[in-house]
Amino acid sequence: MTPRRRQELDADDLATVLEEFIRSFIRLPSAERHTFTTLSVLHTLTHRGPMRLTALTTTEQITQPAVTQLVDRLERDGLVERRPDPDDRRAVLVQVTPAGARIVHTRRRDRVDRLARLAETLTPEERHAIGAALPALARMAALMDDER
Amino acid sequence: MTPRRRQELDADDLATVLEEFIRSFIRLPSAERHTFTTLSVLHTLTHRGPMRLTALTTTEQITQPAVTQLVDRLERDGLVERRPDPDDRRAVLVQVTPAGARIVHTRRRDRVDRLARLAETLTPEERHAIGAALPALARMAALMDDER
DNA sequence: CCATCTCACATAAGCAACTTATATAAATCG
DNA sequence: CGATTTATATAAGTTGCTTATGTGAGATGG
Repeated sequence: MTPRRRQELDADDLATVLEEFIRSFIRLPSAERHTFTTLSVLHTLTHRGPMRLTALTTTEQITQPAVTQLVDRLERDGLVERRPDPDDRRAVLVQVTPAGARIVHTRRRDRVDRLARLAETLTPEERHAIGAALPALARMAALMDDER
Repeated sequence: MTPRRRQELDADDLATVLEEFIRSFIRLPSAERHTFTTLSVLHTLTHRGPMRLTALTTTEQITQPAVTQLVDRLERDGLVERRPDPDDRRAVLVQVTPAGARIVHTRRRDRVDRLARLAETLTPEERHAIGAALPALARMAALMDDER
């Protein structure tokens, strides 16, 4: 791709870059065999704390029975736990176990290591440019998430 | 004159930002119901041109029978075409049809629109910072892809 | 050349993870 | 308190992957 020389942000170029990263990230070979949805649920629970099943259906964009079954599998494998909601006896709170959190953290460390290693091959100017853009990118990602 | 700020790139922050974008991007509701692998194959074929089935197994990280079956479905739906390889009568070249390319382009336009809309809510400084980082990010993504 | 090995793809059978439809039990509401 | 809504579970079917194996074309060594 050839980014245009211009001060304003070109959404087209940004989309291209993000797509490349996404494809590379997702295809990263991981030792543990988990589906994307599984990893996403573990990630969500790790970062947001215990949640209801119904809350997960909206964050993960899958149906409620799919979440029930997914949590069944995760619970069977010792990665999450079901806990009664003290405020509502219909509801269940899903919570990651230390084993589940370890998977999330391991994957993350792999990614960070990989990125850090790649960053070393960049020029100082390139590293600086990316570093300077991170707060703005973070804000943009947060806005994107809020839209749903 | 201003001394160059040697602001190092924090791989941890970069990983966080990328993860957020990935999750938001992937969960974007798309009118057409296609799996991630399907979209990825269409994307690859659109950008790289006709490819062999075996070449797709490596880019998509799925087994050869899975590619055969996926191409069967895509061909049935008119999104790709099988074509004999003139140089090797064992081989098949898979090629996107206009209908397949349209799906890729529509999805891309949705993403670009969404990013452009979000960018409008950023400050000019933030937009500038992201724009300035794009070439470096693109190079990084390319390096990442080469590693496989 | 020709037997054999390798390569590119297809087929078969099984399984995992999703879907829609429906059931159950608790909470809310008029 | 009966009716409705809400949170989750269960059932049955479908999809898209997996491993194992088959088939025909290209490469290779005696």
